[in-house]
Amino acid sequence: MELIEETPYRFRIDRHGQMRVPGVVYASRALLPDPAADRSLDQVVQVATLPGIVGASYAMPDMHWGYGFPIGGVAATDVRDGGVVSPGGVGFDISCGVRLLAADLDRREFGPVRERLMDALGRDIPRGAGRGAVWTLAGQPEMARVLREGSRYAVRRRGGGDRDLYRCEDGGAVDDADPEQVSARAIDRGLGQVGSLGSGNHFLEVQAVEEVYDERVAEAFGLRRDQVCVMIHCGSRGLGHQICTDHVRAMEKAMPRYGIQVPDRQLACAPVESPEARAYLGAMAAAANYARANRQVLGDAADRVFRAVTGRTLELVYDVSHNLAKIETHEVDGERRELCVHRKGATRALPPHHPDLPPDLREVGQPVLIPGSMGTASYVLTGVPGGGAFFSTCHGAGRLRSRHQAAKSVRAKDLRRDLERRGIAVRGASARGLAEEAPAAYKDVTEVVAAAEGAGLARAVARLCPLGVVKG
DNA sequence: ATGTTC
Repeated sequence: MELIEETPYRFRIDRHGQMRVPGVVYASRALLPDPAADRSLDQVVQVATLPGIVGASYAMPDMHWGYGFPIGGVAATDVRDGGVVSPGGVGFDISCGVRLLAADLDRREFGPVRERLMDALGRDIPRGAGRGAVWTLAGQPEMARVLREGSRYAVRRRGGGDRDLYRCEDGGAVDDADPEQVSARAIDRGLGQVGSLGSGNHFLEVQAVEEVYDERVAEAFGLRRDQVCVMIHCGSRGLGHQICTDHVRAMEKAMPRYGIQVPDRQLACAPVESPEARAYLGAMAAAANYARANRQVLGDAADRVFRAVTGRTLELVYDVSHNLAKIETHEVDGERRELCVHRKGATRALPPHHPDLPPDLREVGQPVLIPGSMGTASYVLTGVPGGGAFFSTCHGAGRLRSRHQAAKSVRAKDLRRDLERRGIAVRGASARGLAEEAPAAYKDVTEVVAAAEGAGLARAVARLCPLGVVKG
């Protein structure tokens, strides 16, 4: 496959075969996937064949292989022109995302309370596969409220304030959730998991603001140098996974009816205006609300720990998903068009003055939260005017080697010792989980962020370094 | 990512 280097941070794959649009990969040459080890560039090409796709099939600098679509993939389809929605363009962890809270605490004050704080977080933050959560829902009726009202219901029932809503994407909940499209099995799996991290690359990290690149924007976000923060990365647990499974199956069955053929069955899809697509989008929105409630409740649990141990509070900086499809209006070829924008391992990045921003962020843009791999830096970026790929950017470091490869080549004991030696406290991580998440299995998040900036997708505001990590 | 193979 031919990659044409348009700029040092933008590569193009010209239309060929069944492609309806070109492929565009925002990456440095060094970050491009190795075709021998990772077939995600082929996935960019295959996504470009989807009915109704507009612009290009995009990939972010942290791209790697995923289910159907690449992780780090962005694809928009025209709702009124036969455009489709594909569950593979969102992924199994629907509305997985990141929540950043800032403590009224300086990094110098963290040292003396480090052990007590980390022990308390280790005790109060549920994690790992299976059950155990901050909030067990009282059956299907209460679940329906979480699915419809998301973080708004979590704040009302479990604690939180106005800022928890206006500083959350979509004000804490999307309106078009349809709990009727969520199967009984999905609900059953989700009942006991609201307020739980899960496993894999999900975590809660205590961090410090190590460097500020833009004082004005950082101040508006609520961040200052040396400030202690808490970053939470998790999603919709078994509920979202089951919704994806259910609706992929339904779309596989429905595709022949719509005369849609795809080059990979993992790209199962249906026209956005079809009953199958409406059902998926309603269930997906419900999972998005569930994921926001999950992160809200975990943030509230961390706030309670901070209050108890330090007497200080946590305040929300922002909460944003990186696995979601949304119906958005964008200008394409000089025309305003209604698009279904799939972001899978890609973060929405609204520029200053975008109408969807809350008033206190209008002048500076949306906080974009980019977790690094375990033990490395994380970044806070902001959206920029004219950002390509429908206002999207990267979502993290991006996996370089499979979980299996990582577990084979890394000794958890060595990794844990290395983290502790660097002053990073570790709580609750299984040996296997630790090895699978070794930084050696990931790209360098600093290079990824540099590529995103170089490509004009976002702008760096601050770098955060880890002080302690709670992992599944 | 995931009651890590209904």
